[in-house]
Amino acid sequence: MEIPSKYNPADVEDKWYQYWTAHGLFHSEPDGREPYTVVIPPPNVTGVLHMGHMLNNTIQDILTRRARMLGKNACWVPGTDHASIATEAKVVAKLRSDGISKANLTREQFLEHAWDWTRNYGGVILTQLKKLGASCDWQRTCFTMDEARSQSVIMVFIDLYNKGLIYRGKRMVNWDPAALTALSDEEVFYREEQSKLYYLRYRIEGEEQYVTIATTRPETILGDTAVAVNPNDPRFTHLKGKKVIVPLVNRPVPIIMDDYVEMEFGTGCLKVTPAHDENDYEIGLRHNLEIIDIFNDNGTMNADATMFIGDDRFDVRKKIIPELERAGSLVKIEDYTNKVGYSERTNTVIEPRLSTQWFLKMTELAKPALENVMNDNITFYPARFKNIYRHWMENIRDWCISRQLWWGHRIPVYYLPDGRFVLAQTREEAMTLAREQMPDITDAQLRQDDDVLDTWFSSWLWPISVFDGIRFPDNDDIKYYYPTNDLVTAPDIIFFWVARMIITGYEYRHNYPFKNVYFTGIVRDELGRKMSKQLGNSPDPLELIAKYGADGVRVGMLLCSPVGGDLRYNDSLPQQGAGFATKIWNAFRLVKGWQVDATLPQPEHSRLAIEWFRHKFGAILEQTNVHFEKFRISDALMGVYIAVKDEFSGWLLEIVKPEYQHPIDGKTYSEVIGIFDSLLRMMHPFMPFVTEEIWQLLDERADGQSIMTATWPTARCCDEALLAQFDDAREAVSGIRNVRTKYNIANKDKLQLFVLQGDKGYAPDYGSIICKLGNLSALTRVEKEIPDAATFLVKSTTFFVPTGNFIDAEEELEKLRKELAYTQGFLKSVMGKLNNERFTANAPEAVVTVERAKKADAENRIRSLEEQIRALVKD
RNA sequence: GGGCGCUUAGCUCAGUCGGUUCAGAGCGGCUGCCUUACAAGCAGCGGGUCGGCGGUUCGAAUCCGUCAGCGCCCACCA
Repeated sequence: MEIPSKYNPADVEDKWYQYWTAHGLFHSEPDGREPYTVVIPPPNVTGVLHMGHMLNNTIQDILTRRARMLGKNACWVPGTDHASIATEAKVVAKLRSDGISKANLTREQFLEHAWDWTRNYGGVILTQLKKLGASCDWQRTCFTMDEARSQSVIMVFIDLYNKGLIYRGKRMVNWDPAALTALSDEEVFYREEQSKLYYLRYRIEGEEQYVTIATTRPETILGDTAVAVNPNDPRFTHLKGKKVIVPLVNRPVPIIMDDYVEMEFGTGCLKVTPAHDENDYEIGLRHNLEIIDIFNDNGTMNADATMFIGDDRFDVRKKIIPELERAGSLVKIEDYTNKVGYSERTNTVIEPRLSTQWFLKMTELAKPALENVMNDNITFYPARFKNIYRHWMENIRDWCISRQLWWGHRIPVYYLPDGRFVLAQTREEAMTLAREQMPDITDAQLRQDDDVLDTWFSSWLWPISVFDGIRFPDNDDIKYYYPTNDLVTAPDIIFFWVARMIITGYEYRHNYPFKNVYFTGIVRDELGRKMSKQLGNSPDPLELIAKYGADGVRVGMLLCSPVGGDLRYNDSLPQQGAGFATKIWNAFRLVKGWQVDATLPQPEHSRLAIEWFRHKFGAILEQTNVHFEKFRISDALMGVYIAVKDEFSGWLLEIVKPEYQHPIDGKTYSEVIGIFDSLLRMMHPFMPFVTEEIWQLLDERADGQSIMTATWPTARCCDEALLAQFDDAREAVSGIRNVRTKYNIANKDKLQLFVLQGDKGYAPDYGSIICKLGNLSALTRVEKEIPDAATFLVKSTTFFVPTGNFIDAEEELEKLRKELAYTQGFLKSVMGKLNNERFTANAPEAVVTVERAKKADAENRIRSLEEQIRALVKD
């Protein structure tokens, strides 16, 4: 078999991905095994893969692949989200670029375009995930707007309505004047801005007195229906019962007293515009104020404004100032910093607006969801997100679930001509129900609600709906796969998605939707900026995969991503990952290149090294398993990285490697192959492709066999003492190498080594290994020190390497004296503790014993150093 | 305004129960090697008063207080 000298990921990755899918290795069906379930956070159907997806899905794949190897029935369900508002915005933009206006289309025509778009671009992202190696069960791919998911959403809406949790009401909502839809509170983000605070005076009716108010939004005075002051404010008690005249429109409005007004802010007088501010609305309700809505839904002024009709709100803000000045109402303008709400989607300023929407009462629903996170029935990694979650859940507000869009699940409410309505799964059903109330109703008279549901109203069902557990609560899939095990997601959707899935989990399955939630960090660029399309600072994941291989990119992403911590990405990371793949490949080439001679006996050093490695591997594997349990995936990877790069390649292979063009004994060979196999299995979840390629070449494999379904290695308990002794041997080897470096002794020149054994620091058993790696001609134990030799120390054992004439006595002497001084100082500090009665009296016995041992060691060392110095000085 | 978190080597980060596995890892840097698997390599070496200051303790990166800087979440001061 010809093994390529270079590993080229592009040559093998697609091949194995096809192999895995062709043999159905990602597919899961319920069986007798323990299930392991992950549902993907469904990316937007029209999205493309970005670095955040790469990180997130790499972690999910690692967890899934490992679970599969642990013998669990692993099922990772993929899918996409219809992303109502985002997709609709994209389709609108696309139509506009084709010269088509949404306003000129019927709902049906528009949806036709949207579905076309979805069919054309939808799922691209799933193809991209395949490049990454994602072992999703593609047969189970779901879409939040496919038939089963849509029906589930409608059923849940009807159910919650019937439970009295969904209601329709006219409320102050966040209005997006660009998308022309209401938004939930979570879809609004606040940005600090430099703006102006305008001081305006209102004349008191029938007097030549004025009150001055302060506002950041002078254009809204056109909708003012009161001026409010604090009832406890002595400055304004005389105004009680009077009216003021709103400037420009000359409308008399009452002066009202309300606790809401802060006496310290501005002038202590507040203009009240109930239609365009949530607090003003509340005040309006308390005082039964008139509500004048002055805006059209796109943010322009309507007829009720009486002025600037048709102008945009921000233009009006500029235009109204000179008008106010002319009217003598402008007192002053101050610079002011405040926070302005923006639509997360369209990036336009949100307009608080009174409108009729559908809401979901959250308080009761949230209770079990809060409790079961706080008591760790659902465990958050890292735990600090519990606090954030708790705060939100404890202050949860009703959820505005209706959107004035077309792309989404249409609200299943059907209105009769008289305003009554029925809820139904289908139009036919609705007709039947409607006839019960109005026997002669015609189909044309029954009108379905025009609005669609918030996207998250479908994704909050995801862990249930992908197994069709809403429609068929007793089906085999949902019973087997639910609850799922781990959810891997970004913290920015903790409220949008995670919290709400937990709510539906308890509401519809009486159990949590997932046991663990792993929050990834945010991928940033080298400057610490969030990667974003606008900044153009995000590399194209597919280009990275093409350049470094999927394995390289996966490893690169993980090497620096602590749980919940942000990661700074740069190209050296996948480079390192790709380098690691190459390292593994080269180790494989070495092993596979050996000639095997079955008649050769196994050398002592090989036998010892393999025994040692088994223990080392066990220790690392155990540690890796612990890391996995704590979701410390980066640490788990680092363990594997060290195991392969340092322990296996750097030490084991160097020891067992036969001399050039010499054959290796059969026993060592087969044992090394076995070890390699274990290492590959341990690496596989991180680097699925290169491990599969090598695993297939390492031994004869039947068609359909895959490392994917091989078993995760098991750790034998390891002998700590043995590992410690081997470390001493390694230190001795390092000591010899140091001597070589220091005295410029070539590697091929054999050296002699003498050992003056102390009570620690030398394991005679490993002499054969020291000989091999140190390239020694002899290793001799002695009873006293060897003159004219370089020395080094491992614990209390001294090693001597005769170096002939290479020694520089002066330099050596200086070094010894330096060490002597250091050790004496150390001894002094130890003695300080031991002579301190409070220490010996209060510290635990074990600690005192340790200090005593330190003292003895230091004294020994000082004696030894003094002798060496004497010997040198004598010369 | 409230809450949470962070600050350890040039960079990214570990550091559990306060004490010999406490000052660590990877990357980078420096030096020397093209030593026959691998220069995507090997060998070796530096590098941090653990953000500042106090306190508790026989003993503090670790516990407490405080100050500074950074980040995140939430919140109706116009």
